[in-house]
Amino acid sequence: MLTREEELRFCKARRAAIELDFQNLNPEQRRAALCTEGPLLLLAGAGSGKTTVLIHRIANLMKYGRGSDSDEVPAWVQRADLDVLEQYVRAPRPEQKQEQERLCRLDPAVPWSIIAITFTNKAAGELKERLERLLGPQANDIWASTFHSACVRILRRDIERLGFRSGFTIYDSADSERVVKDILKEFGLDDKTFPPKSVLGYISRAKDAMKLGADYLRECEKSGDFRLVKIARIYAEYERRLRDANALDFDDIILHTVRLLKQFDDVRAYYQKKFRYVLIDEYQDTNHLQYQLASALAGGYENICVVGDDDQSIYRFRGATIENILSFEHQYKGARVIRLEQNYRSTKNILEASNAVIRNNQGRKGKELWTEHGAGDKVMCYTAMNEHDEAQYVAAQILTGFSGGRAWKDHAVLYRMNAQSNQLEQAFKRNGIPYRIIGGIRFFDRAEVKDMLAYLCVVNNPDDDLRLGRIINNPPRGIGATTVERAQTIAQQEGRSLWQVVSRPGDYPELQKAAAKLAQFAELIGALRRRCAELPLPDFYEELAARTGYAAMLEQKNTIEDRTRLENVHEVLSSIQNYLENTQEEPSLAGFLDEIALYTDLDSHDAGEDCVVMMTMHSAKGLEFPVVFVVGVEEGIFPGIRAIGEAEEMEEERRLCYVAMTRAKEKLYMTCASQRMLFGRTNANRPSRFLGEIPPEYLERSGRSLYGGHREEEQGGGQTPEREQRAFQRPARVRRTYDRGYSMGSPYGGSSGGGAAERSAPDWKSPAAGAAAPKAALPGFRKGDTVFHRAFGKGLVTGLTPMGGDALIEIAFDSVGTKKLMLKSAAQYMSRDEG
DNA sequence: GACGATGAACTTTTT
DNA sequence: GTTCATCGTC
Repeated sequence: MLTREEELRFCKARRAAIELDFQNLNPEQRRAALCTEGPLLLLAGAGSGKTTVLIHRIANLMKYGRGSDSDEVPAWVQRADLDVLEQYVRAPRPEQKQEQERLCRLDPAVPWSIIAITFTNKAAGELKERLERLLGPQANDIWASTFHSACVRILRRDIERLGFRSGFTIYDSADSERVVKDILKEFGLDDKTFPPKSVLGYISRAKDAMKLGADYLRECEKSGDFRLVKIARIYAEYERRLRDANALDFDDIILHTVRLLKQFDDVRAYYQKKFRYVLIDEYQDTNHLQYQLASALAGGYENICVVGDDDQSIYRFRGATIENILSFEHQYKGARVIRLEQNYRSTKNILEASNAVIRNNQGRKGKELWTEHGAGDKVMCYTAMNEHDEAQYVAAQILTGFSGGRAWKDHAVLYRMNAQSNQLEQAFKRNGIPYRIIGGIRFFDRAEVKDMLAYLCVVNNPDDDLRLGRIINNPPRGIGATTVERAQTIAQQEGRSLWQVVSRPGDYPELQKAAAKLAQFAELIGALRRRCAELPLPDFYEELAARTGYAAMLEQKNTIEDRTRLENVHEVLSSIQNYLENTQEEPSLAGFLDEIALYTDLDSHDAGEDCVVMMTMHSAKGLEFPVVFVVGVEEGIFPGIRAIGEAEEMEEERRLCYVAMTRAKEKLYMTCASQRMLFGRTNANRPSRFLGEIPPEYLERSGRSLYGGHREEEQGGGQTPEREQRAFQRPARVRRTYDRGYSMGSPYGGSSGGGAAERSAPDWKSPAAGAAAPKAALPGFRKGDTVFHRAFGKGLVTGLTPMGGDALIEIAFDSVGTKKLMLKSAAQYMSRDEG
């Protein structure tokens, strides 16, 4: 028996001994890895090594359990053990390692009691791989996966309780959109008044608030907004159709998992008992539903560790709420918070420039990254004449880098939207630079691939009306649109799935004409389903491609495009093989389809390939490159037009800017063009305000702007430091002035009297700086007014932002949704609606 | 049922 | 500017 004092000594020595295992971590990282019990918030800045921490934390859990974070001493510990351990801490000897581990272990966690959730498959894959490298094959039993795949796994087990069958299908966004379009058609609604995407947005938000169709309808009826009621009806019908098709969309996957956990005590108890440790990565990107999921899973032991960076929250648009991270300490009383602020990625100049930009945001947890790295090169800021010049500049810099000894893959080009990639692509082609675009059209989105997958989906789940409709006459087999429509109507009336009708055409006189063809088709699917059960997946796929006549159809046509298509059809086979090689579960068609459904293009990025990588800034999160180009850094593009005048959106754009900048390890270029053609329109955009937020001492400007010419180069270095000092030390003030400053048309927020800034970025579009109209002078409309617009009808003014002598008025119209209009031009069509 | 022509939309970002 | 979708015709 140890005395109390000896017990404390033992715990101290135990912790110290465990710490010796994690000498490669810095003190904060180590603290995080050793903090195993209770809620933990890990604020991990960009490049601070959070994945490393996550991995070591898991390693610690599995090796020592609670050992590093407990004052409990096992009953079997003797005085002699204490001596051994204390001696080990003073002077560790390798031959004592085993004994030390035995003494330090306290309830080591079994792999399957740990769940680590990330957002992308890529992140999950990387986590798994690094865990396996550190822990060996037992790492395979750790649940390291995305939210969606973890949920699918849970649902496959128990979804029957919610009235779905376990072989459910996953609908991607394109599928969802198709369903909504079909519903609009059936309801006789116009898809301009009810844009499917926007309707899906409402549905998604309703789901995020855990409202099912019926709940939402009731709520909308109460609101009296007839447009919302219609949307709610669409939602209800959407829900019904997916249920009939035994299908789940992306949101459903999470929603139903949460419902399952909430409604069924035994299910919840099972997982709460199973998952002793819950880790959530990128917590700043979780939405309300995911938050619910996390708390439900962690509800047993409350050993929840969330990792995130409020400054890198860039998915607000899809419901992510930064609140989750900001209020974590509030939710879990006694939560510990650890900040990782040392950056191991970037040079000082890059880091300071990024810090300066993000400092302009409010509502932050507050965090300043620092680095031991040297200053490095300044951030290069190039003003191009146009997008063509911009692309050429990027290409030229990459060529220089390449001849200077850098690999192609050391370079990444980041843009705000995919549409910007075109010019760059051409410039790369011209200059013989190998490149790869991440994002855009996915392999699995190609029509022929979707067709083949649709066949597989139907084999897996014939009630999948959507996919059945896609392939029933593809390749053509004489089942025309009229027949399909008739069958759909019958299905609707009888409350059956399309398949149930089509597979028994004899029962319905309306289908008589096509009965033979339908029967033949049904027999084909039936036969395929039987074969699927008999054959290994790859063999089955080949048989499917042959028996459906799909491959033959392409072979016959034999144009160049069709050859590529045929190749793609065959390429699906490699995906199947790839799945078979990598899956840890019993391989199955359903499993393969799950994986495809949750696959993104980002996952296909092969870091080994020596190519320049091009992608959106969003896709770049979590990645790093020695040289990064951020292109199109212009007002209206980045920040995007939708963010201008919207404080919250603007902060999100700024976070995106921060994410983009912090991808760079050694060299960061930011480019803008004084003129740019985008979507067939030429615009003169001012340089982004974000550029103005970078103190000049970190910048090196160059360019051949049509307007600024050479002056810019002088400006960069020649500016007096006072302004920067102010901007530096008093972020609050900077913020206030930039909001106002911007609306006055000053591109570089901050002192409107700072002449240098004004000169360096000419104000092409707006009236002279300082000409902002005072609010009172705005003609006649106020927030809250009901207005009548000649074209859009009745609406409610929901926002009014003064902007360079004019104002941006935001109106929620009853029939066409919310629109933003420039007041001066809109006013002539509008009147106040007094009735 | 296939093909061509014209028109319209679409430009965030992703599981 | 591009691509998709729809319509009309053969």
